[in-house]
Amino acid sequence: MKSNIKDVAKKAGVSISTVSRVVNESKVVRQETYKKVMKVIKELGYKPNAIARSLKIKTTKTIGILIPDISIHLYPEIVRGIEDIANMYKYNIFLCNTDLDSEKELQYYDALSEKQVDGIILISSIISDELNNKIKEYEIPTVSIGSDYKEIPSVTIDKKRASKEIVDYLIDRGHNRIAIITDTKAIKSKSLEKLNGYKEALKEANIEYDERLVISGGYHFKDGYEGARHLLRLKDGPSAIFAANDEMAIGVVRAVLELGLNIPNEIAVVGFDNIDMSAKVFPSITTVAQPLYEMGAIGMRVLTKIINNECLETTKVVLNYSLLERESS
Amino acid sequence: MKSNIKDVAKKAGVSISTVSRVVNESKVVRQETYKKVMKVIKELGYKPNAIARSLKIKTTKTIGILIPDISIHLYPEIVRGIEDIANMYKYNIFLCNTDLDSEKELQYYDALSEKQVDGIILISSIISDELNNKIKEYEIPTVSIGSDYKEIPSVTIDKKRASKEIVDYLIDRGHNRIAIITDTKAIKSKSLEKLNGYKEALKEANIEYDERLVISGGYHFKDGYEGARHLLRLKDGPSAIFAANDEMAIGVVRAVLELGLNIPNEIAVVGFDNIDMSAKVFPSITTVAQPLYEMGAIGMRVLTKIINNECLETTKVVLNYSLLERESS
DNA sequence: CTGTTAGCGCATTCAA
DNA sequence: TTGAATGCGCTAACAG
Repeated sequence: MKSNIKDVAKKAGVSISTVSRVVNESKVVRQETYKKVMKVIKELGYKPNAIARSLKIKTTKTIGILIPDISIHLYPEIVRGIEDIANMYKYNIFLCNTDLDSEKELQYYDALSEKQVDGIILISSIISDELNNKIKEYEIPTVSIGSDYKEIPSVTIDKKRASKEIVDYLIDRGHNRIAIITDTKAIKSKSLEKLNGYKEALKEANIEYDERLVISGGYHFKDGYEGARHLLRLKDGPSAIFAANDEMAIGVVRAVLELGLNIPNEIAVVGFDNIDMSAKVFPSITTVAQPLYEMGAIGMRVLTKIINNECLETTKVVLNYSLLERESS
Repeated sequence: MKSNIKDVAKKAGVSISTVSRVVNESKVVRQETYKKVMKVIKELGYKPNAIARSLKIKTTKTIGILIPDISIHLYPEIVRGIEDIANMYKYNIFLCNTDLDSEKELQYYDALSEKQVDGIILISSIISDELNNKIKEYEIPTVSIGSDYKEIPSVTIDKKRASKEIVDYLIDRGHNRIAIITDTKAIKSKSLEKLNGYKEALKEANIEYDERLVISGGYHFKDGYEGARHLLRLKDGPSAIFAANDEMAIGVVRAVLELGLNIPNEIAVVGFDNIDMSAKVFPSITTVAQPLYEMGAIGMRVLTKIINNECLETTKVVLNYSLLERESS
């Protein structure tokens, strides 16, 4: 049977406060008593009840993380970064998949709040106004990773600049028919930033913006695959294709190879994100590396600081990305 | 400020028991009082404190999951399956990465126990004797996914049979120099099962077992890549390579393509697991599909049954796999 | 250095 | 149908 602090106290012939002191490594306990109590703890296999403890001290050493879908590449690495730091600080993490459904986001936010988490990390969340209100109202320390919204602390990269840079790179390599596959209908999403970076690069290079080279897809492999097939059927099609993420880029590669074209000689392909597979496939994908693990780790660090009321230099961390030139371009 | 049950009671002019009854949808409350209390709850934005509740009712609606590393392909899908079912039953999940380090496994198991989780799911755990003892001692409902150990309830697939089948398939296609890349040093791990399936298939087909065609790697891309490079340098090398997982298979593919060989004509490649990328890369990988999502979902279902003391037909669920023939063979 | 006591916020038994 | 009282297991004054 599970024993509690009382059982230990009785068996050790001390009060429960002494047991509590021993468990919490209070320095005031006499060596002798400490040992005596410890012995009983071992014998009984006593484990303190964290729930009871939390109720008393009003902190749970638990944080929640809201993520669109853990089975989408890119997120697991961020989560791993979070978890490593969380573990270091003795936090456990609740994982919640929202499928980018605001209803679910709100629901989970409530559930986490009821479970008294010490903090919450939002990953690539849409952050509806309603959610933002909750965040303010509940006063649970919250940080957003990968997307930015009003005064919520965040860690991101400058996607627009990164996109411009990778398009610049293609232009430098002599391409002037450059297609982009991204989600142009996104409202306040990152994909719009990518499209803007693309446009800016063309403008600066005096390349005419051609709507036929802009494919509005989703985010998945098949969007890249189908987008590329469409582009490759065009009369004066592109010589380079920029897919807004690596999974789509891999779809593009497949489409190109199926048509028997050579990469990068006939068609260059670049992606975004640097998911692990982008280095492993053949040809490997030139891409913008987001420091995924670091984004998670830093996000968690920021969160601990907020939780502990430490002051931070900035609540808006913008990390560096890097351009990885590989076989596909 | 966060309000509690007392605040609500006072403002509504009722006792805390009545508020509690309202919150827990007890049928005995008069309509009128119910509405009155509800109104105050809304006004105050009252959210019940799940920690206090848990302390009282001794269940937390929380489960823990121990996983080697969420950033390894294959695991996120299992986790997603777990989470969907967990969510359905109103459970939240603690995610813990163990890196297959038994020390960490034990640590996390303790932490989860202290946090009073209602159940624990082990994914591809080694399950040391020590851990097994803890599992027995703590009496926390526990199920293992992807690996099997003594009397612990589990959901798995028959890896040995699956391996035999995929090797049979290669033999049927006329291959008789078949290499395998797997972790032969594994003690009680799944890789040994795979090796055994491989051996059995050869034996049945009267193909001599050639140690030079057995590469002991780890589990990662580079193990597949390097293993294949080694194999392809052999005088009488293989005409087909069986990699014990898809990530390694993708490494094999890269090595083969780099050497300018044709897949599947000169070298056939098969993998194991059916991670999503195995269908997306070019050429796509022939593989054994483990029903990852289902394994998670079913594992969670089994767990809820154990938690609720419902009887289950069997504590050892063995799921079907399927052979997916694709471009690499 | 140690023990007594008072809650933390809630569910629940027992009376009313 | 409702309320008063008790205790879940623990921490933290406070007193000794």
